[in-house]
Amino acid sequence: MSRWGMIKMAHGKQRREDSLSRERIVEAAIALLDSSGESALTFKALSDRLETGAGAIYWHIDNKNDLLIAACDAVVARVLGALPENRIPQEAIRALALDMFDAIDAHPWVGATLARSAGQLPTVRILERIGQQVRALGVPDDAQWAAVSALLSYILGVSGQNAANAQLARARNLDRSDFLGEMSSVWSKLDPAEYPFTNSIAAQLPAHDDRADFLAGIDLILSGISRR
Amino acid sequence: MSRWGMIKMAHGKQRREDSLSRERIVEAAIALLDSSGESALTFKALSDRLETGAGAIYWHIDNKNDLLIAACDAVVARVLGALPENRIPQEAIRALALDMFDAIDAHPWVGATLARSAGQLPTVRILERIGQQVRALGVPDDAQWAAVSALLSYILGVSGQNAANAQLARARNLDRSDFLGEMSSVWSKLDPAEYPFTNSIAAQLPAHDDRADFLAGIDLILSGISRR
DNA sequence: ACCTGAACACCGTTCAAGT
DNA sequence: ACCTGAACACCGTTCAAGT
Repeated sequence: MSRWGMIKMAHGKQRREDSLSRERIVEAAIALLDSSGESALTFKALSDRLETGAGAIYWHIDNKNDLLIAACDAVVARVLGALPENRIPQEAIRALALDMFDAIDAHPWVGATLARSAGQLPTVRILERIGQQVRALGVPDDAQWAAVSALLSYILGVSGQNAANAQLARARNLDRSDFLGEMSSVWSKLDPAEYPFTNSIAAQLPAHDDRADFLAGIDLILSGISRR
Repeated sequence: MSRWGMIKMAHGKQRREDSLSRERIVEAAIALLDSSGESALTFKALSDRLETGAGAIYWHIDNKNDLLIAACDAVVARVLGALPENRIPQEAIRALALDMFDAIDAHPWVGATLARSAGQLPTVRILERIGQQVRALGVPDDAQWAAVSALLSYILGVSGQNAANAQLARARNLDRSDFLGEMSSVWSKLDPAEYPFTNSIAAQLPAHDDRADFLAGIDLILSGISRR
């Protein structure tokens, strides 16, 4: 590996294109996370892919958590950047929420990371966007924080749960519907005296539409906001 | 795997008082997590505390994740068990939410674990309780799931964020108010052109009441539910 | 400034061997 | 049935040494 590196370094141009940078590291991390899940992000796998030593990565990032948040932030920034402007606020919030939902569906590790990165850049990006729309909605100053943080917490809560589901399903090599089928069967076998509600909705679980339910929750909160 | 064998011994002899059991392991794990945080739960620390070998623990639990969920479940079961019955449904939901909030404030690792344990026993316990109250509220069958999952996701979302905050604060050896002060100062230094909302609420951050905000979010959702 | 890669200080998990 | 503890296969992070 060191020989390869030295040869490349001898050719100035190629070396330049291949040289490490925070960006290249983050992109490699995203590729690893997307293709093989959260457990696949190790410094060994990362340095192999980047054809460098493990220690080199530490010149550009502080530690693994820093890298995970940077990767998460890159995805969130892309999603928010692609969002159209100039809508009526309610629609803008719904569109933002749905795009985040879809992004987390495509990158479960983003959901897991968001769910534990309070106050960090990726969550602040979302907070800001929601905040601007809540203002546009005409919510008075002293009620804005409650409205914004309710929406944000709800989105992050769903993110975390979906990420957990996706991870469990991956660990058992099941697709989404098989996994929900298993969960439904476990729920339906719980003691009906203790778990009457869970029992009664177990059957709906495999057929239900996560995305529609998520949006229904957003609408519930929006409806509560506009009611005041 | 002796999930069941641990209570009854074949020869009916009383088990030594200090012998291992799933319960004792879970209690030791809770003590470790509470006193020193999530990173303190290792098989070495656990076996030291239980005065046994690391491998012995595996006779009673499947793996570390199993243990973490069992510990989380023990706390959740205790909180829900202590909840008074016979209230009007809205109050019951608020009380449940607040008690969970307080429990997570006291045990941040519970929040972190809940935020990534979709469909597992601890989240199902909460789901069931909320579900019973949503039914009592008179929400029609086809709207129950949306209402329940919105409340649950919101609670778990706040849990995860609070746990993340508590963990970050612990890692930097800061108390809650110093930590929020730091976060506020970071937020207020963000580019005002890009982060106008975040900028404007940064000042409120250190003084705001997490618990009251949390409850305001619950009320927003309850209000949306009762509006339909 | 940037990179190397061996070394360090851990981890969770397994398993042959004991009681 | 239950426990021991050494061994295994990893990890993230550091750092003296190189370019």
